[in-house]
Amino acid sequence: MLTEGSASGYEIRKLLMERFGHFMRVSYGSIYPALASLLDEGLVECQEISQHSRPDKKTYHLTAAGEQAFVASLQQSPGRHRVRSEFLALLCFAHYLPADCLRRLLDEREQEFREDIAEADTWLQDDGAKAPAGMRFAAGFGVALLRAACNYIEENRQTLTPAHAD
Amino acid sequence: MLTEGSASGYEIRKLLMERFGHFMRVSYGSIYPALASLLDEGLVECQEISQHSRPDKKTYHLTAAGEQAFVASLQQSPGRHRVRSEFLALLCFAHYLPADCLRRLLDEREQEFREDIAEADTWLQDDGAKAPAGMRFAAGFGVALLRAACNYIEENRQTLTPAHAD
DNA sequence: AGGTGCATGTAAATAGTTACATGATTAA
DNA sequence: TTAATCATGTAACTATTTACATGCACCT
Repeated sequence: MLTEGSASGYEIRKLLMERFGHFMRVSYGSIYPALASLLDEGLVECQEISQHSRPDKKTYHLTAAGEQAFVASLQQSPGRHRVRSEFLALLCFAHYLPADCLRRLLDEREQEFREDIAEADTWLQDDGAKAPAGMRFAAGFGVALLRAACNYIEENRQTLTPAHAD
Repeated sequence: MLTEGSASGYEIRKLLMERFGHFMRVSYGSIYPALASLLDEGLVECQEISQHSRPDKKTYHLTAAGEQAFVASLQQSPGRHRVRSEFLALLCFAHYLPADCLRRLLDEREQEFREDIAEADTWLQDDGAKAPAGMRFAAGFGVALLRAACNYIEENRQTLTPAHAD
């Protein structure tokens, strides 16, 4: 997050959840300790800003060494992509679930997917225009998968809840 | 895994990786301790089978209480579906990566996806025919997303590596 | 009056992996 | 002969979340 400018721990989380939320999540419990250790290693520097009636805001920015380390770590990363889905695990045992429970599960998931699509589409049209190509690619990738998921659910849900009463 | 019959820790992992591998992973380091605690709670029972020139094989099966607990936990699960992708994170910073590195990243991922598709398709045609509808649904869901991912990569890779030399 | 956003951080708990330890059998 | 498969398990480590602790400002 710091490659695009300086930010506080709080802002880092906000940015990360907004842009990368659908494929990457972090909590404050990992951000603050991470910033502290990056500071120790000299990969970031910190400016404290006093604020009226709030805790001091600590704005972090990358050092030259920090940016180098970041680029190096990018190249080393295996770039894994993994899905962890209790949703699909649950569906594997659909025959153990009552029909209404199953229907709710599918509806909730589809709705969530559609919300994520809407959010990503909004970003692509607004901020996305100025963002690097890679960011648009990643957002578009997410949207493509989410759409495929929604289509699949709509086209195949009758195989799970066949001939249900209206 | 035990809902379909008894199995050893080793077999449980094998089954799980084969059928659920694309959305759920486990290592022996979590299976064996889990089986031990399920045994303590009376949710599974165990039969030891002596084997020539191998460690004894311990075959576990669900008790009635175990099956009840399983069904109850299914209904309580929020059924989350989450993606964790270093691949997409990396692509967000594509402008920091040399072109060949980027191309390799995309190729590797696409190839992996295609292998997963082939594997799931094979399962759907062979064992899938006899499996419960939910299992087929989950496998089909995985395939649909993987296909969408491959299509997206093919259709959009030129936005990341434009006009590259052959 | 109550919820959300801003803002920092720690401690405990939970989850999960990796490496180790052991070793025979079987297929390429 | 090399690797994979079968087979169990523990210990150390890494990662990550959740809950706690604190508290003002702003909007409805």
